[in-house]
Amino acid sequence: MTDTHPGPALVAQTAAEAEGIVRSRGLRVTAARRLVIEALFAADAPVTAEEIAAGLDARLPRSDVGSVYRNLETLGSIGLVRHVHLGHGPGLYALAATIAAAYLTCEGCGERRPASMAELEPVTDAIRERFGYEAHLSHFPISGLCASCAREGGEASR
Amino acid sequence: MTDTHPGPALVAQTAAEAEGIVRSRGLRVTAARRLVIEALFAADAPVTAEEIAAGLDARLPRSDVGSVYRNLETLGSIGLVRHVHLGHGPGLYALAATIAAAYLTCEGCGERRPASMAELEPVTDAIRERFGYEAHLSHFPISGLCASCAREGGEASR
DNA sequence: ATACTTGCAAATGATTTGCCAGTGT
DNA sequence: ACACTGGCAAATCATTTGCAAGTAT
Repeated sequence: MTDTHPGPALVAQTAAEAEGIVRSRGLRVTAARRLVIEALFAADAPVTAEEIAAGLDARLPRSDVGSVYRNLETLGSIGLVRHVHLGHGPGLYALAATIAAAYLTCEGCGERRPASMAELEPVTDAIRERFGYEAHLSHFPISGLCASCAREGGEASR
Repeated sequence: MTDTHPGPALVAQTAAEAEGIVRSRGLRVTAARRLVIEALFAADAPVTAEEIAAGLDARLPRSDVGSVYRNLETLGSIGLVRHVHLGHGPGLYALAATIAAAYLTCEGCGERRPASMAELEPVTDAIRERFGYEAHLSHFPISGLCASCAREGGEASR
């Protein structure tokens, strides 16, 4: 699982930098692994393992999802990658350096709004005060209704 | 899916009451269905479909998980049951009347702490103010570290 | 040369679905 | 009677794993 890993999240800014980190851990930079890393750098939002695998086929004919999962897991174990579960579908993967601190998902329109740690402060503060929990809102979504869908819902139920 | 359903959650307080609601919807009260309902009333926390099925075997020899899933889905469609995903494992089901408004799960000790809507108010208020979202924290957990695990973690990383 | 990796296939876990016999109402 | 349900098996979806061949270092 790419879940929790030791050490802090790594902030690689380029694929080359990420590859250096991979090598520095004694891991190898193979064609398949490089392409997974590049796919993650190319994505501007979390993606599924299947999506990454689909993109690979063009440049690496014999690749398979199993290896993609294995690579995501490996990259996760060294803190380069994280994954989230934003709904009932498959898990979504992204670089630890670019993934949001949390995602708000709208049950109405499906909007997926990333939130920074700074923006979340009032929320995590409220949770800390009320429950004594140090909340990590990064793995599961903050689900609900966005402003406009909440408005519609309010009208509809009147 | 037992996800979202029309109408408000139903607040059946007894199995007999729940059965009445089932009948009032034109649905039938069969042995298998009754046992699922009773299992949910007997549980004091959300349970998996497998757990319910396992409990059934004693009183209904030929039951199977498939039917349990179908019943949970049916009962969910009329607002009697809801389910949550509190981690990477299977979904957990409970009566809409007794399920918590949210669950805080500790990544350290695994504690699963239910929270009422009233307790959550400062949290949902903060989310509304900051993001304009009407948060429904009931389907996914508020994951993090409970007070004591946060303390330990803090010491360890010093 | 050696250990890490891959492709491929089969296994697993969770949940869904097709079918037809069975049974509440 | 008639439509809703149940049991059973097979299908699906996401993810993991065993294994032998391939390859980065």
